[in-house]
Amino acid sequence: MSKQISSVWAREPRPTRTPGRSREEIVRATLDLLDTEGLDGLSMRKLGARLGSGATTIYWYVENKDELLELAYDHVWGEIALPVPEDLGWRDTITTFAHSMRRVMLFHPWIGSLIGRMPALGPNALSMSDRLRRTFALAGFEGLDIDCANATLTAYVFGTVMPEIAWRSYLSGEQLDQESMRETFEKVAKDFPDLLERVIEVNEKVSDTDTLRETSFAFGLATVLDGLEARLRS
Amino acid sequence: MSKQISSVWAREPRPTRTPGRSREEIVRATLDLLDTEGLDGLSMRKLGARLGSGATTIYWYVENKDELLELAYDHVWGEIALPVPEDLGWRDTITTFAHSMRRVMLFHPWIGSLIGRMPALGPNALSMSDRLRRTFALAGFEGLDIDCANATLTAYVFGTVMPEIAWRSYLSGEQLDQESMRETFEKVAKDFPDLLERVIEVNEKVSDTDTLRETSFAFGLATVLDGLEARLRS
DNA sequence: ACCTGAACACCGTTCAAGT
DNA sequence: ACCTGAACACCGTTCAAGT
Repeated sequence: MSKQISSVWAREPRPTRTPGRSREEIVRATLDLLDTEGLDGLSMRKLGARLGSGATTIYWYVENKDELLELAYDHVWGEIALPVPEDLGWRDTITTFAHSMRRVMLFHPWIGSLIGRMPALGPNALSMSDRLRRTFALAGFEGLDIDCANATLTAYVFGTVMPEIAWRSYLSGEQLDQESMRETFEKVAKDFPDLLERVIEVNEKVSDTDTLRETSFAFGLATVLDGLEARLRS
Repeated sequence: MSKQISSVWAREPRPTRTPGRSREEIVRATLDLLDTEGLDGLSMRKLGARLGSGATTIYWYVENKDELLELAYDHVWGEIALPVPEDLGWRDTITTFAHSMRRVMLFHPWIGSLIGRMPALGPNALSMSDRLRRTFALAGFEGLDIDCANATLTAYVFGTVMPEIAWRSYLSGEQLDQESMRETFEKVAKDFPDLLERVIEVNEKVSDTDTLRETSFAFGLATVLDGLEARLRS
């Protein structure tokens, strides 16, 4: 009877007699709605409509909207590929993992609004954590350092992808031509000539922004991995 | 007449004749409300009430709620201390900066929900970027590497602090005793014994969680800095 | 130039009532 | 056991009207 953390993962789900709706069905519809219309596009009423039921039906399967988001959130972590570290070696395993994580996050941009809001306690998130820990243990980290290495890596990926998501959603809103973007940058950054020059250069001379972003991601990833190796040696 | 990015920073603000309200007053009230009641606690009506005016008055000073958030967002970046790199040397400058950034973010936890949602285009954010770039240039980075180094560092701080924010808000919700937290962890992580053991150990044997988190932050920061130095040498 | 209130089209959630 | 609709207390935003 003690008080629990309020999370879907801390409750027993309703004993499912498999009659009408199911949690999986609801989560699937939630993900659909999130992927197509974004976080603001998800409402209990719309979700109900998509399920061919009243909005309030959902409350039978889930305590509230936040629990629904927890479910969807964890589902995303399940999509990330994490190779078996024993085969590939830790550095390649982590590299593959990090790129996969980035790709999955960019595919579900609404995740960006959840990372700072709810801890990842679901089975997929934990299993990801578990395998990452195994990978770092295999690399030679011990005790708390395993968790620190883990935290550092995930932090890098989170922190890189989140602003990337923000930028993408911003730019995709209206269709912007080069001209008007340049205008905006010039107004906004007029006091920072170095910054302005770089931004304009990158935006106009670089044809493939996506590749640039991936290169930048790889740079940072290599940085983090080198740093981790340095910690292993000391 | 071309289309602009829709951002407060891309518009000319209304010519202020300094009569009634002012943008600064409104932003101050917004920050108050955000700091005390969080992102969900901010509504145009409440804000209006706090300003002693109708909710719709705010729309004279600001196009919409998102612009208000952009204003508040940028204000936070202005609170971060960034030492002059020429005095301290780049490594100490960045270390001081990173810790200050973390502290400021933890003080305004609602920032966690904005980083994945709107790019930082305000003057404070840009000035921060500008000084960080200067610091990394001083360290010896050149060309695009300056921006990559910058992005890597900021990513690490963002990515560390955001889950930290999520955890704090989660745990502070209800007052949880050790007992019930342990119960929750055991239920949630029953399939991951290693993880579970570590979490319980940290939560029960470590008296000062804050210090642990800072230690972990410092570990990752040193990792990133070592990695950056490795890139400088090659 | 600045402020207002009413109105519109939404929200999440509760709850008594239905089957 | 599952589902419903009405109702409550909110939202952001528009707009005609006021000073």
